[in-house]
Parts: sequence; C-alpha cells; structure tokens
Amino acid sequence: MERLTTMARRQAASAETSADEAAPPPEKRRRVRIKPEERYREFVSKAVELFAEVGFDAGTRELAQRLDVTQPLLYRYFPSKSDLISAVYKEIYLDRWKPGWSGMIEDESEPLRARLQHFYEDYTETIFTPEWLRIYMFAGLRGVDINARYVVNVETDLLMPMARAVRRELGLDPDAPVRPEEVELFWTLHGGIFYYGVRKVVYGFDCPIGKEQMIANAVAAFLDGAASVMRGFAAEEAAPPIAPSSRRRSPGSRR
Amino acid sequence: MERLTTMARRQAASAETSADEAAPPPEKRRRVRIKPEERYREFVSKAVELFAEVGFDAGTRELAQRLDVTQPLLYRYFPSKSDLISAVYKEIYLDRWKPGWSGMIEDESEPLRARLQHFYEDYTETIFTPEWLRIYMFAGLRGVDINARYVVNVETDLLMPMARAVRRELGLDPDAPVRPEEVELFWTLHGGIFYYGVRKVVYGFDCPIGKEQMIANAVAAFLDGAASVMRGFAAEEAAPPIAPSSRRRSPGSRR
DNA sequence: GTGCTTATTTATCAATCGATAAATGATGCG
DNA sequence: CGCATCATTTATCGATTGATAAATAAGCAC
Repeated sequence: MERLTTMARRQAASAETSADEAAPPPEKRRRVRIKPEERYREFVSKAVELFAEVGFDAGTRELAQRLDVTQPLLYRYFPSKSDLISAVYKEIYLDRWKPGWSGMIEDESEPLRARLQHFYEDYTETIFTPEWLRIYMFAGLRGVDINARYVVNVETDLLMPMARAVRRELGLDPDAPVRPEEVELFWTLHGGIFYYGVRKVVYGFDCPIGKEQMIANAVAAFLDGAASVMRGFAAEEAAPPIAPSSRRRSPGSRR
Repeated sequence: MERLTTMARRQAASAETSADEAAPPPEKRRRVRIKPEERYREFVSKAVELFAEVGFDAGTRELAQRLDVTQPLLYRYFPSKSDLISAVYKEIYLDRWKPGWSGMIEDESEPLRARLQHFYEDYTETIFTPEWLRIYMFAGLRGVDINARYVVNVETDLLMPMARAVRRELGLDPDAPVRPEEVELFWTLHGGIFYYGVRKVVYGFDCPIGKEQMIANAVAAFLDGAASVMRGFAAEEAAPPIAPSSRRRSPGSRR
C-alpha cells in the first residue's frame, strides 16, 4: 500500500494536482472459476478471433477484456504472448486440416472434374473465413515458418495428387515422378482460387460470381488447358529436347 | 541506446547511486542540412523499406535511426505517422503503375500469347518485390481502401482488356460488354500468377520453376482452357438458357 | 461449517510508443 | 563578417505495452 513508486513520485515531483478526487467506483469484479482446460480453449478461441481482426499486435489487455477476465490471468495459461500465438497457429493450420482431402482428389469413383469441384468446395469452406485467411497472411508477413511448412503440405497432399489424377485422365503414366513444372502448373489453379477468397474475405471486394460457379469455371478452364500443357511435358520427357539449353520454348502444342 | 535520459533522471531522483559514472559520452550528432524535398523523398523511400520489413507498426524511432536522423525530425515533414503511411501508399500503388500496360495487352501487332507473356513479365517485374507485395498485404490486412481501389484498376485496365483480346482471338464480338463471369475467369489467371510471387517473395518458398517459364505455362494453359469456357459463355448469351434458375450447370463443352 | 487448493484479481514495473516544445546550429544572403 | 532563417536536435510528456508479485476468494474435500 505504501509503495507508491513511479507515478506518485512523478506526480509529487511535478506538481500538486491532488490526484485523488473523482475516483471512479472500484467496481468489484465478478469472479467465476472455470476449469483450466476449458479456459484454455476459451482463450485460444478468442485469441484466434482477435488476432484475425487486429493482427498479432493486438494487446493482451484487449483480449482479456473480450474474455471478461483480467489481463494477468492470461499469463497463468501462456508463459508469454508468443506462446499464445503458437497455440493459435496450431488451432488453425494443424487442427483444421482434413486428412481426407488427398483421398477426395484421387478417388476414381467420380469423374475428375467433379472430384476437383467437390474438393475445392470443401477446402474453401474451411479456409475462406476471415480467421483462416487473415491469420495466414499475418503469419506469412511475420516470417514464421508456418506458411512455408503449410505450402509443402499443399504440394504433397493436394497438388501432386491432382497431377497424378490428371495424368491418369490423359492416359499418361501416373506413377512417374511429378515434375516441378507440373506442380507449378497446379499452383496457378490453386493460387487463383485462393486469391478469390482473399479478394472477397480479406479485401472486402464484392465478387458478383458465387464461389461454386467460380470454382466450376476455374476447374473447367484449367483442365482443358492443362491437358495440352501436360501432354507437352510428357512428350518432352519421352523425347529429350535436342538442345538442352534452349529450355525457354513455350511448352505444349496448340490444340 | 538513446533512452538513458529517462533512466538517468529516475536514478538521480530516487537515490544516490552516483549516476554519473560510466556515463556514455554524449556523442554529439553530426548535423547535416539537406534541402526539404530531398529529405522528403529520402524519408518516404526508407519508410517503404522499413514498413515492408516490419509492417506499419514499425516505430518512428527505428525509421529515424535508419535515416541517421533524430525521430522528431519526421514530424516536421509528416504531421503524423498515418500521413507518412499515406505517402508510402502513393509511392507504391500510384507511382509504380504503368499506364502502358493496357495497351500492351490489346495491341494486336503481336500474337495474343506473346502479348500476355510480355505483359506479365513486365508486370511481375514491378510487383514481385518484397516492398510491393508485403506492403500490399499489410495494407490489405489493415482494411484501408487502397487494395479495393487497386483491384478495380486491375479489373478495368488489365483483365477486361484481356477478355476483349481473347474474344477477338476466338472470333467473338469484342465490343459486347464483358460479363462478370469472364472477369472472374481472368482473375484466376491473374491470381495464380500473383500467388507465385507471394510464395516466392513473401513466404520465402523456393520455387524451382523460373518466373518466365511459370508465366508461359500458366498463360498457355489458361488460353487453351479459357477458349472453351468462354465459347460456352457466348453460346449461353446467344441462346438464353431454357431454365434460367438452373445456373449451376458446368460451363463450356468438353473439347 | 472448516480448511486447503488454486483460479483469479489488484497493483505495479520497465520499456516503448507517437507526439510536442524549446534549444541549437548550419547555411545563404547582405 | 554579421545576421536571420529554418532544418535539426535535445528533452520530455502521457499513453500503452508485455510481464511479475502478492493479495484474494471460489469451490471442493472432509
């Protein structure tokens, strides 16, 4: 009680200003006890919400206020703010990944185009939310390795299955190793769809075309176009190019 | 480093501790006078660099330090930090836009595919830099209108010219108003290419395929695929669909 | 009820932030 | 040279940040 330190000292040193009038009522806090693991989930969940809105510079006090809890309580559950951020990463990029996606893509009981349509409808339902997209971008800008690792998952579990599926469709060898050019080609499809979500959800741009229709058009155009390009890759593979240094030729034969 | 003023003051006020030992040499600042407009450009330029690295929460003190100038000097050139940020926006999204791009796309003295190739090589040379991409993302996450306005420019000056060019190529009416579905289709090409830059420059992902080759493949695949999809659009336009409510049919005929 | 455990709050620190006022000195003009 | 202008620095404020220590009280066991 007696240890008035910095503020009191400053005040006393600067002037009088009799600081103890109009003191707001102390306003006792209602104190509810919740079992730790539930609190933990509560904290992470609200942290996801707050960080998605404001970014990782959002204050711990604001988070505590939204949870109707005092700020130091956070430090009983997370040693530091960066630990809280790690928990947020895990919640979004690990817990929300569905292992069934790669199966959806390669399962041949349905036509390829329909499979891609269904996969992307499901995938975008997961990631086209402010929480997912915004935190993904915030994390990427922070330079954490999360995004680089996530991108590897996308390549191995989504894009390479797609490449194999298209090869089967075209009668090409589905077991040949997927070439980097092919992966890159599927990235343009994936990135194009991804960017639709960014425009709509993050930039708040009004997209007149619905998500399903956009996916349908993108997939249809891609499959048609990718066919000739990938046939070109395969031909190049079968008959190695005459001059290996002239690798800048435009690939694939026109229709 | 420069905050030992406060500390020294506190020390002197609180107790003895003979605060003037080990006192770092006051270290007079070299004071150089530079004409205001040059300073201004210097400030904006370094601010672009700093904000691209750290984000808009980068401190004014750090910026001043990089400029080898004291922090209050910034406030002689910018009334507030947000004014500095506005200047950064202008430098990147207005000053770096080349009005010649739309001409590059529609100029028919070259084949369409080559035009798109050259345009995207030039365009990506402008935007595939940490400064451009990272500040674009930071700004988008902040919710400033900059991005929404930029996106409009992309649509009207880049994507709609592309759509018209493809129509000419296909023998369709180039003067018919560009339909939203078409714009959206070109967004998938644009977004796909854009996302290559994000992966490489922002996420630091190692892309084994060079920029030019990636553009070549994306453009080739897109043009082949977009052809059938856009022919589907045109047919739908000429002969209005029987049941206007069943708009979920997949567009375009398969090859 | 009594008492113990521990979830929660109160009080506070040191650092950093954007911003302002006043002192200083480099530069060009006469 | 002397002098005035103004670009630049010094000093400092008040607010806010992440984090810690100590006091408090909710809820369970008995």
